Amino acid sequence: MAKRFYVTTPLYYVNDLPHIGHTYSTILADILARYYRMQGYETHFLTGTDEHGQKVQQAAEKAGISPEKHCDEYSQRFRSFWDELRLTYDDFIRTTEQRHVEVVQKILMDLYKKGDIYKDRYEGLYSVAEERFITQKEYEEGNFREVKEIHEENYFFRMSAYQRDLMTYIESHKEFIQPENRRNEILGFLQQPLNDLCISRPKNRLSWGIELPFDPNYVTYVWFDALINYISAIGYKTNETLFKKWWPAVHIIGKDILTTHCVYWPTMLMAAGVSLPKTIFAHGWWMSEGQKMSKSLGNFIDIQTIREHISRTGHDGFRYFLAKEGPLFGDSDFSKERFYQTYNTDLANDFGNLVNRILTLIEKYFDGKIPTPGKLSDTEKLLKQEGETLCKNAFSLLDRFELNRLVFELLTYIRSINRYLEQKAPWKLAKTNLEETGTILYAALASLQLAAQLFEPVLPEKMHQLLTMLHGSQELTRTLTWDALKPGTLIPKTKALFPRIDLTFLEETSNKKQVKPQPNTNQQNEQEAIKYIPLEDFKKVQLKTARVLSAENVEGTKNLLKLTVEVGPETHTLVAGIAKYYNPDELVGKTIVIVANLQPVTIRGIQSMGMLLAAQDKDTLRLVTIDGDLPKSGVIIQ
RNA sequence: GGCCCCCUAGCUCAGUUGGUUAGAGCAGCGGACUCAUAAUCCGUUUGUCGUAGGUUCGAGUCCUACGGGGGCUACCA
Repeated sequence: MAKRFYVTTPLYYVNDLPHIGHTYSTILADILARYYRMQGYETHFLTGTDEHGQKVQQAAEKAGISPEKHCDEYSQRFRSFWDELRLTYDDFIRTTEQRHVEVVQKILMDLYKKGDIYKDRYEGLYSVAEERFITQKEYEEGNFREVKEIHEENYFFRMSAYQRDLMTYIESHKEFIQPENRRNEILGFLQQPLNDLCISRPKNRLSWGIELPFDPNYVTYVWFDALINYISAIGYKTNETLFKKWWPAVHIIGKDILTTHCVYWPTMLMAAGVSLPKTIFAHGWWMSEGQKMSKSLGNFIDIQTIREHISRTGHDGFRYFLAKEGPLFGDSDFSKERFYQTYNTDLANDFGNLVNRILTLIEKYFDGKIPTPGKLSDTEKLLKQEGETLCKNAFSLLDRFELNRLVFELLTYIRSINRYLEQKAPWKLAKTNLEETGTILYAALASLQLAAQLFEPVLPEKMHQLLTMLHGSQELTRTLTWDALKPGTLIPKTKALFPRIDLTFLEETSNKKQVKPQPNTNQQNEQEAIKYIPLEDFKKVQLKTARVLSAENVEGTKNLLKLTVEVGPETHTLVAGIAKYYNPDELVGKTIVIVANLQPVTIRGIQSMGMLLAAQDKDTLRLVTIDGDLPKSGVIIQ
């Protein structure tokens, strides 16, 4: 069977500004692709942009241009940045391309005919200000204005029908969702019954999308658009040979889009009768200077910041740090200090200096020509063996996505070579025994070139440069063997491979920063601020008395009661999680205290128009009532 | 509320199915060396392995409770 590797990045939303998160996913895919190519795999590396939706439509309108033009421009920002970073993607797909639209529509039609897509009434929270539906959670976070419930007809994908099969699949395929903690998360998520997925929007609200092939009044909404790129790009339904060649994929994603990729996408594929991806690997996030990245904190790592780092360390220096410290299994921190320090210690001191010292010795004692090795002693054999073991282990580490471990092992090998030189001290030996000196330098150089080959996917530019040098600028053949170098080859003299960086500029910038409050003290300030709130904040909360008119259990729940309360002239419905502590009957007639101006929420399909106050301590809960009687309800509490 | 993960040297982390004196890298300190990008090499840290119990001949490694941090999820409002 042919060895093939198909790797994808997420499709980046055109309206986003590319930052270190996008860059990490893409560089990670690039490194993997390069390693697999090196192993002789035929490799296909896909990335691209997701271009439909409300935000794009709005942004284009605002700019007074067509959405097409807007997308062209913004998509290019991603593409040209990947080119600037010299990433080796094989294909860049845009969801507005005909090749994609065609496939999306075919799949929609297939599933519609099959009965997996049906029309139903949709109820949801809609933010008029944002012009989009929001989730319950987003609503609770309270960042959206003019929220109202909307009822409209929409199309749904029968996702629930595939829940059981998906669970079985995940349980029997350990490599399907990685790392394991993400897999557990999804299995946990699937413990709850799955809802069907709303996949359409009426055109009168959203026109910038792919039209449903069976109803021209609607377009499809994110899932059936963006996710399908992974198969539309390789010819699903249009070029079956190509599709069979590449599918199934390894999807590299960030943890923020875990559910869509591990639940929505696989069920969609199941419905379409397509085998599931080989692996979905969800990496973590980059923190910045110990904090979550945010524009207001000023620690956001955007394109400009990345360029600035690269201008000092080169592309490879940047890639090295991402590979070594990247958030594969958890989150990682990108601190400037650590970044430059790692560059200096690992690349400049250990690696770059090693190259330099070997080449200087060869130049000095062998006129710059690779010496011919004599008989290898045990020390050389050991060094050789260490390199060969590394070759063997490298790829199995990659199969488990342990890139940072691999980088560490490679660096360990570089250190071994340094230690070897120290032990043998060829600069001393050269005065008495030139032949053995030659053997030593050859051994050091042989080990170095092997390490360079294994490092090449992470450090493509510098390693190419180094290997070319070691081959006397002849055409490179990478054999991944220890004794790949030809004795007698003249090595051209060059500048330092990884020049050491003077770190004084870091002190300057950090001194400036200390003037501003540090993030930590910021947090403390916030905490102190919470201890006391201004009166005006409290006045925003409208507390009122309310008389319970009726109460009943919410069907199918253990903890919820639906209360109808009289608040002055009005009657409100509330849902409260107090069924464990109160029977419905004992509540009727009681006067309680409610927060009357809380944003309504829908719980179990019932709209709750307020929150009642209660005191809870462990297993006891008592309602807040008032002392004595008031003639009426709905009294404002001051 | 439920579920999951984490808490090991100043920092970042390894520690396989429980087994002799708990490790690596970085930083710090001391030394060696001079081929080298003030580099490299060697040596160096008396760590209550979050806390308290328990199982065991024996626990960082298993169990329970608690504390702290993170994540997912819900019928918290």
